Amino acid sequence: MQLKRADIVTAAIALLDAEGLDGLTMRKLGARLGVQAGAIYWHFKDKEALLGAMADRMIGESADPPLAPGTWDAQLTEYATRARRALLAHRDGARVMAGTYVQEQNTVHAGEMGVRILTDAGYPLDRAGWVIFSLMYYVLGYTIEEQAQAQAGDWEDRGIEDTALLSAMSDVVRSDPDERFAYGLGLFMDGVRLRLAEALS
Amino acid sequence: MQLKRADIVTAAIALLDAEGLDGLTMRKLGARLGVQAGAIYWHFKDKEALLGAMADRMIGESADPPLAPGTWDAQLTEYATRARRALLAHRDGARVMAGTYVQEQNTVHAGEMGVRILTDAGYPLDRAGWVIFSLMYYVLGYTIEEQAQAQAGDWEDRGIEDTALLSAMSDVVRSDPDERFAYGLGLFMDGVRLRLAEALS
DNA sequence: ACCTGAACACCGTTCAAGT
DNA sequence: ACCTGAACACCGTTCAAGT
Repeated sequence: MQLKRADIVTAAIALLDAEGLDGLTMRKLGARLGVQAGAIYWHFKDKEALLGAMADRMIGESADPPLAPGTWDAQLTEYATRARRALLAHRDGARVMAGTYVQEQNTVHAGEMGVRILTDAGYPLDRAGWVIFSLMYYVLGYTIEEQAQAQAGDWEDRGIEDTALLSAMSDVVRSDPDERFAYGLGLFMDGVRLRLAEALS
Repeated sequence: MQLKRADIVTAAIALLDAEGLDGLTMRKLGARLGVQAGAIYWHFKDKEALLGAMADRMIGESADPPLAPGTWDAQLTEYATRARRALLAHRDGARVMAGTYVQEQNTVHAGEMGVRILTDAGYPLDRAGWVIFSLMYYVLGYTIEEQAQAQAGDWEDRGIEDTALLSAMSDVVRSDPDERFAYGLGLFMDGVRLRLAEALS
């Protein structure tokens, strides 16, 4: 059977899950596909292009089922939550996404979908994109750290003077991830709500 | 003269600026310092530890002068803006920060400083850390993309159906970076403002 | 058109040995 | 304590040659 782009991406994500981003090498990927590493270069310009396709696949996996009808803020919350889940679904998923400037189908469509949630609610078209991008930055940053924490140590014992402030900082990463994600998302949503009310008045 | 950790970090950042993150290798760094690559491993456990120290140095560079007195929201805006500037100041600065789970002095102190801005204004201590982390995720995500855009192509000509939504997406990355950064930051600040008012009432 | 084999030009990291 | 020299075990990428 001949190698297809889609199969390479599937195998690459499986390899990512098994060995992490540092273990994702073209040689190991070739071995999984039963070809030489060089063969992959006939299908992808370079490793970065492959990583871009992997990121786009991950985003695509979170696209269906279509968002349930509802208020714009319920939809946007679900939208952001799905993006987080999509990145958490694969080892180092957030780092893969952050490391590549993705401009592929699923990613673009996901962006358009977000913009539509807002414009349907009456948000100005020329600012809806700004909101969606900002939201994605939050989601990306959050999940990068969430996945990094697994293999990181604690915040204490760093020879830094212990204060109420420091313990407030170290408590952050020990809090419930879902709850904390929702909290930051809520800050954001409040801002969107205010601007929407302004635009509609 | 003997090698000091601080000198290694300084040289590493200079090399980063000159060649980018992909060009930052232990051998080239050694050459800049006039030592073998292996010598660096006496001072840093591995490359990741060095990258962490580099990230911490960058954060440190944005710490002074102390924030001017003023309202909490003016201070927090300045705080976030400085963080962005700190990452933009060095090539691939945001990617360096994102790639390492930094828990060093300057970074911790910067975090504490952010928390203090909020708690001084009356924000609950156990939520101030959540706010500051969320803010940093936004800043990090924003600057990662900002620095990635330099070497990326356009959003058009990808064989995707051209719609008003798509052009809204592609307009985003063409907008004024400072203005768009401030806009997303503003969404966030509104949420903080609302919760602060709640806490004070 | 699609892949192999083999090479090129590198990497990060380790470690005996030197000073 | 701090660094050299040299090796180990890899990398991403290219490209003539095969089918």
